[in-house]
Amino acid sequence: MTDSMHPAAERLIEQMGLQWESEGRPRIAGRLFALMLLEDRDFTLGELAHTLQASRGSMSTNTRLLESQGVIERVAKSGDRRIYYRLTSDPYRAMIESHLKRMERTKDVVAQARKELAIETKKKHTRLAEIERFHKFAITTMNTFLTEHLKRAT
Amino acid sequence: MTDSMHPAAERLIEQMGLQWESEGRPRIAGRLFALMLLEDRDFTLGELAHTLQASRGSMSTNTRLLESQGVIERVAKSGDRRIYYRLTSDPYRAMIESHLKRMERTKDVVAQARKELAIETKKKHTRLAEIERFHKFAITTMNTFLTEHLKRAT
DNA sequence: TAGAACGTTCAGTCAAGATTGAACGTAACG
DNA sequence: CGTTACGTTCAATCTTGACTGAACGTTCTA
Repeated sequence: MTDSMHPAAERLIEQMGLQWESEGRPRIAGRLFALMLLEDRDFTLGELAHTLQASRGSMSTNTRLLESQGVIERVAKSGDRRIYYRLTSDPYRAMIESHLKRMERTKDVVAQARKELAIETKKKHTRLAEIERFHKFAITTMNTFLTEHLKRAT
Repeated sequence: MTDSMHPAAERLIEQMGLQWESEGRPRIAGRLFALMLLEDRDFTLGELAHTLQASRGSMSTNTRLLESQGVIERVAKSGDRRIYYRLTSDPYRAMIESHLKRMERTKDVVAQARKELAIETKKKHTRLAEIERFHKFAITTMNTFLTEHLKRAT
């Protein structure tokens, strides 16, 4: 960002950061994501830190976060000790999948409660069954979405 | 919670709170949601505060939040100054919709950048077009999901 | 009109977690 | 070895936003 960068690019990066933040994810991770989306190439950690004006420590943490979600990956290059980072071939898929996981977790919480409340009033039981049904349907839909998305990507 | 409540119900409420928190939403809002899901009836603000062991101030804030998202609604009863709160008929729909809004916002941010970067390298432009396409597809899918969900609900 | 019960607001407090930066361990290279 | 460039870790700091509780305005009742 210190170096000349198109104002629109900078804006995208900052806005993406804010967007991620508003969704409860680290701001820097969002900026990282936007940067790598724009510049479709490999970055070293130091380069990322310099470009985004943030500490190497933070870069280390956030690249690890994005890597653990399958959004970016590390690349080694022979004759170069540095680690390179780049977007995976389908970062969106990774993001949807982590969403799926959270939804499944919620579904499980509800399912557990429903099982334990089986002896309670029929009403409560039905209520919980409805939520479960909703979650199951949502999860199925997201899976279908992923499949379709993959088809389109080719 | 002070009063006798099934342990499984308490657990559901607390876990839902944690789940919401991990998704960047207020914990109390999640607990509120779970409580109203379990007890399918109308609550006054004081009752909610007492049951969840939280301040009335917090209840006021969080009921407003949930109301703004269409998850709960206020009900007036003649001969009773108090305001009652209850889940809307389809709280899930509301939650998906607020998700949709955020996604649309992200899409717009990208679209804006793409427009302004039109003169830049073809590569960047294409990259951004891809993300936009992904978002549009996701938004469409979610809309379809909502429609299907409504059908099933009847 | 006074008093009580209610919901809202807001200044203050607190906690979570993001970010920094220095210290550290490691690998490459002379 | 000694030095340099790198990524990681972790204690300290900073920021954000949730939450509280007291003060307030309003409505109802007597």
